[in-house]
Amino acid sequence: MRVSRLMLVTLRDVPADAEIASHQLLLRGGFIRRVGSGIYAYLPLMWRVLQRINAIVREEMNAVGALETLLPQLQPAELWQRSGRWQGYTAGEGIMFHLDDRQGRQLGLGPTHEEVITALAGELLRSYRQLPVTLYQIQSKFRDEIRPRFGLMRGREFIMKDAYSFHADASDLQACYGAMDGAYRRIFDRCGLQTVAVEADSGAIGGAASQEFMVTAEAGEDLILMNESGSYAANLEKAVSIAPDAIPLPEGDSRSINTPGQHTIEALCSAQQLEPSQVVKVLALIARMDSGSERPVLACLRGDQELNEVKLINALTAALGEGVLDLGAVTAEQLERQGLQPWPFGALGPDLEDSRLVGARTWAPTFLRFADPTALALDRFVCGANTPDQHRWGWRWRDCQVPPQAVDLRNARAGDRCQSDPEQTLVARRGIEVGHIFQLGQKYSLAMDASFTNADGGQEALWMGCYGIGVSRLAQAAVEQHHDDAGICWPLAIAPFQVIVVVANLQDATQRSLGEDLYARLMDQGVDALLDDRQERAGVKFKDADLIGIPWRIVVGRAAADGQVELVERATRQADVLPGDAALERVLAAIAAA
RNA sequence: CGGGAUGUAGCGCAGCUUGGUAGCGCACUUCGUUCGGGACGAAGGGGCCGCAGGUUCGAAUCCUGUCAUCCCGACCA
Repeated sequence: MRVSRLMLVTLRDVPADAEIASHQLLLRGGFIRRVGSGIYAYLPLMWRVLQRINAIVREEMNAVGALETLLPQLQPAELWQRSGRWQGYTAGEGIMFHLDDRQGRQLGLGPTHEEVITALAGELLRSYRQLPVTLYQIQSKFRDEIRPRFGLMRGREFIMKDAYSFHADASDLQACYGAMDGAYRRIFDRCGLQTVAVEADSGAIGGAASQEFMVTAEAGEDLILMNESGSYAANLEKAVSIAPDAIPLPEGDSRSINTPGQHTIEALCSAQQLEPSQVVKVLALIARMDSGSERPVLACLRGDQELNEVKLINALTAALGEGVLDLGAVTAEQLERQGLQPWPFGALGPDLEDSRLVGARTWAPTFLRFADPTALALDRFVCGANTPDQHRWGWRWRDCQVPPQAVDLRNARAGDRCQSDPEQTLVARRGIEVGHIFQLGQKYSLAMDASFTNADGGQEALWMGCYGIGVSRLAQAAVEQHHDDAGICWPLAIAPFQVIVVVANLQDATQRSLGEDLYARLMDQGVDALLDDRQERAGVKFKDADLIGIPWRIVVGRAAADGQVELVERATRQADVLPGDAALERVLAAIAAA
């Protein structure tokens, strides 16, 4: 390809609406253009990158026996109603774009494809003899994100590879999950990405085990915790740890203490000369469940620890057998709306009485009470007295009339000891989630009534797994991980072109013909090569070549008179002057070795 | 949705306080000189000042509304 024909439009200035390096560089290099919030056009250079990633994904998916398909993006609401997700995905905070057709039928634009694929599998897979089957597709997904961000990192339309596997039993599902884990590691490795596989919350998608693949980068939206050896890594949502030891409360009789205006742990501790770990804090929350019921929740934590909302949501789901739509702190305004008297926020105790809820308009009349084990492990502690500006010093759990249920509710933190290997401490890293694999089990097949005849002749719901890769996000994550102050340094495997031949001075016939010759020979060898044949000064071409990140550059300049060229490796900036033939050989060898 | 910010040429910005009909750099076109790290000179082209109302003799500028985009939180590949 000749650069003069490439519609290459690079920008010198950084676009004002791009925050992170990868987003800026993709815009400046002429890879993408914003069309709307979270909506991007992939320009020819970008499309080449995406196609290369897709090719690697296809090879690895095919290698584990997955079959490529293409499912509709326009999906009837009826399918989503069958799985029970239509409401949650379209109402309120729901992320599914949806519309009515001319007949008034409701349709959704696919944010994911469990419904479609499970319905199909239910029709097509009739016998255990057909199993296992894995299907995958690469296509655009649509999600009405609450906040699109950072270019391709969180778009409302983005390219995803999604795969779904169907099995006759749980152990076969586990085997497939393991194979996908391997395939994913190979995919990211081949794309030149450094990733960490982390334990993840299975969240709204549901199911048993789940693992995320994170590209480690400062710009990442996720926080992950891992130990130094890498034997443990988890998303903050899921991470567990051994909390630091609490500092015991000094000897003394239990008593009430006046704590005027001391509504926060910090204020309380500094005024009363306490350590946060000597205090039990009680958070009052209200959970709105899938069924519409509103459940008041009391969550007790040691004063130095933070609530992990995902863990609490999971505890609620387990306790009530339904999903949580929304979870938030109880506010004074909400109490007023419920027709309740004010609560002594800042001085709540674990034994806050259910009578506080009597007469509530829409809330359930009793608290769901949970406490983190680190709080329950305290022998004597300080907590609110359920009276404004009053706390209790030296209180014990046995004093609590309504004991809470023990559930892990706290965020693990950097510096905590690792639970699986207490010798090691956890460190925090930021990550970009580029892949996620789930063992769904029978959640969707039961809901969608997708069953097969098992070896015993009985009907059984299909066992399912699902496996996603954010292809367009992965491409940008690669830039985030591979760039310098001059521009992008694409890993060879996913670079839009592998080599660029820069003719320094097009007026010079010798340079021009040597450049053309090298370019033609590269093309003959099947190398994706660019020839910068623009009537520009050499400096402009060098800047652009650096910016768009072509891994190898062959500069045909003054030394062309002696048949010499300069070979530059983009990532390392290492440059060598050598004869054209030798440069060609080196590049071909490097490409072959990769 | 809550909080913050910004909308002026393809990109980056100034002008707004104190109203008088729009400017700078880059990019683009033409000519000349230059030609290995975003050249120089000369001459050009390009703007419903986000949109709609209002105030005023007169609005990019003041007022009201509205829309869009970006950043911080809940969502996720």
